[in-house]
Amino acid sequence: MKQSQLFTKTRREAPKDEVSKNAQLLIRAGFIHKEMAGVYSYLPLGLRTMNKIIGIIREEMNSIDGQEIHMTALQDKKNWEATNRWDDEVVDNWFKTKLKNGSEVGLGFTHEEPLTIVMKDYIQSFRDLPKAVYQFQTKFRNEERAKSGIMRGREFLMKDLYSFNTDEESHIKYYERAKQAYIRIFDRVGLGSETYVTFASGGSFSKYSHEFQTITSAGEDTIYVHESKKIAINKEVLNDEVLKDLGLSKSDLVEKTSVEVGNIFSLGTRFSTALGLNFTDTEGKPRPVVMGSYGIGPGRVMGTIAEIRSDEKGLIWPEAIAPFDIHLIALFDKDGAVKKSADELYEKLNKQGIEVLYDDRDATAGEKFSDSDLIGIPRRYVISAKTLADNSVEIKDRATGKVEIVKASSL
RNA sequence: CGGGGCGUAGUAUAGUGGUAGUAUACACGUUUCGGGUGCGUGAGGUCCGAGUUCGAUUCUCGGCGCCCCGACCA
Repeated sequence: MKQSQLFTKTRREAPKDEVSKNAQLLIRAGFIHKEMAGVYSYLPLGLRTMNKIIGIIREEMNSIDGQEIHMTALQDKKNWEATNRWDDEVVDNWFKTKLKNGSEVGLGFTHEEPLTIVMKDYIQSFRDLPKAVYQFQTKFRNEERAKSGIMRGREFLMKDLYSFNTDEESHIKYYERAKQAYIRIFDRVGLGSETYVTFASGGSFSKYSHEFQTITSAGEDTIYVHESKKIAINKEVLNDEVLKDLGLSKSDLVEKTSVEVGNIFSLGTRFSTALGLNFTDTEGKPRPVVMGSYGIGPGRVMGTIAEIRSDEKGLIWPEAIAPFDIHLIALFDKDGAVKKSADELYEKLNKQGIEVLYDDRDATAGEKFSDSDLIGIPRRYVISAKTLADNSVEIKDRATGKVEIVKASSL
């Protein structure tokens, strides 16, 4: 991609009404656009990063036998009345609207109910189980107060996977596989070292659920971390019994502020019973399906990375999710030799399948460098009259600032 | 949902009851060419409505919107 053609450009200052670091940086760098409070559009750079995060999640969900679908945002109220989640007194962040014929519909804030209804058409026997189904879906939550940039929006993308098993035992096995997949996801997107499997409230069907909490001051949760075991306990459930369960002592725990980037939850038979998702077991008797739900917000992941992988100059993307692999910067000279050489290198890298953002703009060196720092592509290749003199390319690592000079012919 | 603050060009900011200023971004010219180069020219603005007033961007009220603190967050 030639930067001269790129839709979006950087700006020096963030809008004054944007306080969170993630939104400030992402807006300045041209990744996102704010539509209204808590509602953001993703522009080319932001969408590239988002799609890479989605790609990683998709691979890991497929690796645990997840099958991708795509459901609807519009929701039939009767499905939610069956589980007592339609009433505004019970769920206070619905977006509801009406069809022309007057019937009420909602914009989904999660998808347990509609998916359970779908599954009823395809699960009748123990032979039809287990199943795991997931989607990337826009969720709508009418938050009282949107804040923290893209980390807590009113409309946001969510990967939600739901598992369907015959019994508790097979469910637990699957749940554990999902947990391991989640750990791999956060490792791969570059949040592994700050992300803790966190014990949290389990609801009526299991003692605990697990949250994936990433340490950052931008978060809203408080957790107690056990560094060496790499686990944590959400403040909401911290008590003597929990400590005993986990074999931990309060003195080994450190209080941290964190953001919930993912969570996995055993649902038991709450939804299958309420909505009638039963199967016939080996003895010919009907039994409710045992379910679990597993969520990750790709946008929240992106916002979290923007928060903790950035410095005063801008963003610093981990390689796996950077919008481009290489930022090629040409510092043009008068006779056009640098441009010719940079054009050639750009073509060469493209042919190798490397994703390159090529700054071919007629701009000063300082401007290009500043923009490059702000956008945060991991590696910067610089070509100038200076490097041309000895047929080299200067390579600078965005994260470490380390510079090396390599022969152009070796690339 | 309780409390507080704020709406002036694309962005960031001054200022005023009487022709709205600066920076940046933008266009043109020129200059410069390894860390947002300098100069010149140009275009671009008072959230909406009502009230007070000879006159409102300024004061009052309402609306809309944004932000912060708290509560909430399945």
